[in-house]
Amino acid sequence: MDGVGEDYRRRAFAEEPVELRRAANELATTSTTTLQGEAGWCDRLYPLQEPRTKQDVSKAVVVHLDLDCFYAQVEELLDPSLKGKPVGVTQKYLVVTCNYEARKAGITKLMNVKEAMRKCPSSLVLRSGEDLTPYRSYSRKAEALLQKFGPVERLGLDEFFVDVQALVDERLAAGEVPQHFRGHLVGSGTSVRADTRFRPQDLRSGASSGTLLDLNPPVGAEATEEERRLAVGSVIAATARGELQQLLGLRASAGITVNKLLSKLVGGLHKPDDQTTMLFKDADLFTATLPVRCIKGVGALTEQKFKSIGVHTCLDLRAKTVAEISKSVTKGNQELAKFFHLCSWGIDPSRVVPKGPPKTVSVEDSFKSLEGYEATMKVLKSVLVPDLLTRLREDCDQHQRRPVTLTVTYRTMRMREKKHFARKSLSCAFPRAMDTPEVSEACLALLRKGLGGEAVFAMTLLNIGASRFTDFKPETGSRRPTTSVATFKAFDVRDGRRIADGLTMKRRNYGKNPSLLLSKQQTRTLASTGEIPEPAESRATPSSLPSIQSHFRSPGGRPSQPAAGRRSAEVGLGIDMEILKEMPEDVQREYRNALGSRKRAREGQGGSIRTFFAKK
DNA sequence: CTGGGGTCCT
DNA sequence: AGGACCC
Repeated sequence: MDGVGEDYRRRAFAEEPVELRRAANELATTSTTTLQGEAGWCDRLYPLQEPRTKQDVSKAVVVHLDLDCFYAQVEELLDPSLKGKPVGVTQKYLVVTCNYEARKAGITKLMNVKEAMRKCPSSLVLRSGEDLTPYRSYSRKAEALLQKFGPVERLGLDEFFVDVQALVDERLAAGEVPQHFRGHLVGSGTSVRADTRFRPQDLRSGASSGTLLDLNPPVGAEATEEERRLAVGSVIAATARGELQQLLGLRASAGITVNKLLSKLVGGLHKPDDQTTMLFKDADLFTATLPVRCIKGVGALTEQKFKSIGVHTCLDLRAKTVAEISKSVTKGNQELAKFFHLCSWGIDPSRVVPKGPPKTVSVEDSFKSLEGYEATMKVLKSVLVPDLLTRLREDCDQHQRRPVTLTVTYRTMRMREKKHFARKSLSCAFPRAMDTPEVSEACLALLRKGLGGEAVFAMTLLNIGASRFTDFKPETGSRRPTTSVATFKAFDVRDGRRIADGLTMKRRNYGKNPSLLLSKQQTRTLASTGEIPEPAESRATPSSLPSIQSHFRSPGGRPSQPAAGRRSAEVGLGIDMEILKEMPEDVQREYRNALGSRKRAREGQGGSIRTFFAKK
């Protein structure tokens, strides 16, 4: 059993190196390269002169799935009238993602709202994506759907690795070898370029040399085992993408290779709504010209360190020894150095590891300026704490656990001046009574401690999180665990109204919640026939799509609304209007403006957000 | 005018 | 508790 908190790299090297070590020994004996000193086995494994073109662990077949411009797709599902229009999803001043119509106009991910509106002055429709609830919901459904193809590892809300090796073995044993690869196959000798404008990990298929990528190439009679395995993998990926589309209305791109690194990289070659396969023999040339930034775990800082020793591309990296990398780049972490070194040949020994339930649950909001304890407390009480408790209630229903630790993280204007990303965090025991007053008070106590005597301050960011979960013990005597009483107080609903002091709420059985899992009908049909049970249109409309919120009615009986409606009606994101009235003028204005612009945006007057920004 | 989340390591 | 990294 894999320890959840264990580092995948360490695990990979600790548990899976048998084949690699055998390969290392084999190569070490045949290599013409002189072995030097105490260099690790990795140094001998892939000498620059003799890059390996086969991987002994290549029985693996890994599919990487990436939901195309995910937030924008979900917005289109919530509001089908958006289809065909350029759509941008905003968080504060940023367009965090946009659909492909918007990209045609030159809008990119993480572009400033102002700039986006300049690029696309008339037709751009903006939607607020600050509330991640609908995205979480779709993401979980996608993950649930993918489970049947093999173990799934999620990366963020929109990316999944699926280990389909067992399924491939099954189909090969049954003699099911397709006549063609589905989608594209990276041709021999193809090199690619990284998208250096934004994320070097994002590759484009503007092949600068070598053969172009083939579409649906045949699987010959004399195909190698790897070709047959990956051909089956490409069929599985196509099926998975088809089901995401048909059952959830989500388009995805996929990469199919022998490991996570390569699958993710080739998956970006044909986007959106398409897939790419690559044989390991082509990984050598494929990775050679890529910037080291393409390797997972190499961020801005590590990239700079690599540059300082003259390493820009994977080819440069191959020429270094693990000892050098360990000394100059990874602060003596040899395992990590080895990992980077292997990756420079397209070899990634890490496995697909399902991550299990989240280890932290947190909510945050950022502000231009939130001054003083009073305003801070009101935001906590009316927005952040109720939101966190709502999330924790769902979490408890799904995982029968409660948090042990409460953490408050914040940033003030003063910290921002020094270092933009600087944050301060403090934790304490999570209050036993999981209600808004208790948790808010605990947050405030932490803030006072963190701020010391500082009486005048301006928050620019507030985050509260729950972590270190422990098994939740239902009250004894309850014969039906699914209706046992939770420690959540009933007045902790999003609108912050105190309904019934001390009254407790019944837990719901999330195992039957269709917003989190495929319906039984869907699962049955999928499992038995592999047929598509229902067209996406009948299922993915806002009215027929149950949101998580619809299962948490307010105890006062106010019916919850579909996601789209909820998000406009309760904006201010659950702010109680009476509490809002007590807030400082500028804070009131900020929330009212946000409320107004979102409401108008939901009503189809997307341009209204302009007035919000124009005023500021 | 740089989101709102997450993971893991030190 | 903070930092680097991921989306």
